[in-house]
Amino acid sequence: MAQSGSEVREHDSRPGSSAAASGAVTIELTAVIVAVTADEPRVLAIQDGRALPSGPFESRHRTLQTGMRSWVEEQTHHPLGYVEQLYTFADRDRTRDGGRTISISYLGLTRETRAAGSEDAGWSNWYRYFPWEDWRAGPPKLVESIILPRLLAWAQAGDAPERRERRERIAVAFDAARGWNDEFVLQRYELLFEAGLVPEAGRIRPVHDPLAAMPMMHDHRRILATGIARLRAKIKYRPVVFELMPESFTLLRLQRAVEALAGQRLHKQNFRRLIAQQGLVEETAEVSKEAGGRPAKLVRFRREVLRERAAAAGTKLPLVRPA
Amino acid sequence: MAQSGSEVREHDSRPGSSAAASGAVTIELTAVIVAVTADEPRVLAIQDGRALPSGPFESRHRTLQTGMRSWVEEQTHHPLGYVEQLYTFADRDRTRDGGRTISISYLGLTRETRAAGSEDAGWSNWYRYFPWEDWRAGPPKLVESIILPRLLAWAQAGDAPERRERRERIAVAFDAARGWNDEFVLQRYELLFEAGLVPEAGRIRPVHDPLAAMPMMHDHRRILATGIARLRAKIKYRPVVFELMPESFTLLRLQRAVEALAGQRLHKQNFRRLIAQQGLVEETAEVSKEAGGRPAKLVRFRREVLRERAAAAGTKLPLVRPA
DNA sequence: CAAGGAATGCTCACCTTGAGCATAAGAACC
DNA sequence: GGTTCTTATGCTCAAGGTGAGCATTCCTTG
Repeated sequence: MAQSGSEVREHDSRPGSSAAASGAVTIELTAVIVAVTADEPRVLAIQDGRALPSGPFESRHRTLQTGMRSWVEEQTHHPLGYVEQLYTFADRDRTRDGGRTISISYLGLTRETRAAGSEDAGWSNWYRYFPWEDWRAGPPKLVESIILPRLLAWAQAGDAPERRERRERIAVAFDAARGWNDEFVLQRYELLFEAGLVPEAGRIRPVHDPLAAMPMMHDHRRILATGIARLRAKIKYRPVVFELMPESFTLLRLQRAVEALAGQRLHKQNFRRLIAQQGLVEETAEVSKEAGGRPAKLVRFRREVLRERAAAAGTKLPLVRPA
Repeated sequence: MAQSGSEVREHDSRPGSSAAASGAVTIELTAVIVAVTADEPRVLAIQDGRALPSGPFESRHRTLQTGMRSWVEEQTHHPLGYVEQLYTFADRDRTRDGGRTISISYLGLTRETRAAGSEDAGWSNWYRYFPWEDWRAGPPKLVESIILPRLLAWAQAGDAPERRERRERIAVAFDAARGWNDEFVLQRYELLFEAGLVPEAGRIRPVHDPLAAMPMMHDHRRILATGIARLRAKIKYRPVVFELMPESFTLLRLQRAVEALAGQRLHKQNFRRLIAQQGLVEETAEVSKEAGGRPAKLVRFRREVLRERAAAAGTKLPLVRPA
């Protein structure tokens, strides 16, 4: 049957949801807007952090992307830069006027500005929503002490083959012994959802959330998980972090930004070597002395690489050379 | 402004299209179904190859994916296996009942069966639609003799900065000297579209197509290009080719299948080494003698790798080891 | 039996990566 | 003014991965 790679489970099949009503379809545009501030990954949210900026796709919108941009700017007064489409899904839990809602989600990268955020729009650390995703200070105790026991208990229910399958999924997603894969954000959230460990699943009340994580309305936390996963994958092969950095910065700041997104610590010297050999940055004349210690050179992103590397890109396939 | 990475240009902004009417939105599900037969990449199409299987998302469909599956099976009588979502876009050229059409596209991988294709459904070599994408027998003459001259002529129009930008895009997409990137399928098609070199752009009639390539209805060729690009990218880091192979096969068949998709020749010994060291296949007891020459061992895909490699995956980031 | 057409084995140079050791340069502390 | 702390930077080295070929082995066909 449906196997969506090992990447993304079918987004619109959810256990325990009511049958969809027939009727018109509403298109909803939802945005995951990311910034990195003070070495922390931040996401733009509204309603006290309980929802992502979103709104219906309307006839006044020229394109999907402009529609999404206009909603974000309307709701948060924050300008956007880099944007890419994330995923589209039908949420069976959400119906509107007797019809269905289809969500088209976008990922946007920007820099946090203090300016004019409307009253209920604000930035929050994305690890508030996904505390188990932050491994920068080592394995979160949460995983070992709460998540794994609860998930394994959940896996017990059901018949033998189902148990085996659940245990396998749990191990892949959460077992540190098998290696933590920073990109499996969505799979982890889905497991917790299926196991009823997040309030969104409707089986526990927010105040009793055993994970002490912040939930979101509708399926917004799932969308956010998708965005984080995409971004974590992308920083590995595209120079997108720079969209999140100020004009000039030190290599340590850059490293901290990547670490914030990846949720993992990086090897300093090797990180620098990587940046250097790819020619991603160039020095400015200045140095930074904000942190105690030897002053660091301030560098800036070499925008030319966007062109240079356009064609390059590693192939991974053993091609034959034209000679 | 909008920079969708260097990956995908904003799909729904097209020059020369009429303003969208206001009204209801129609959701269209479109499928790019791929198989490899006789070492050629094939795509499932209807209407004599002029359209991809597609149909509206209706209330009877439980999910987007099941809706897409049901349309494909209805229109082609072909069962599907692996499926993943491709991209969603609003085609401003297509309006319906005064409303707008949003296309949600899917990529599916399967094996070609002779069985019960309905009359107008059939498989065709995807290089009929994109002859310039097949570099297996070396650089297609088409590129050097027709595409580049025409594109460069098109680039001449416009002011200096625009000319520079167009030339840059042309070089990245088509200039063999800068290295052919097999994944830029969409960028190449978009360039040809913007330059008015494909019938879909509405500036030439199919019979005068200078590229002698087969066009498709609506924006289906664009969707197909997106699918090819995605698949070419994916075979490099996920064992998805096996979805296209029969139960058992020889390593050469496997290589030919990858070559068919990538549109490039591979180095035989190194390809085998790659497959071997990743433990992707296991031997069967039999050998194949179809081709003259030393009989090749028949191998089969080791499904276990889907689990084993789930967590693995190269990181690309210089992590620090937990020690 | 010779020639042709794969299938396989193996080599080798070069690059990339993972892990550290060693220094250099300021700031803060005494 | 020296000592200690904190970063920033340079460099090394081993292990593993990649690009290109050369050399053999096996069957089929003429």
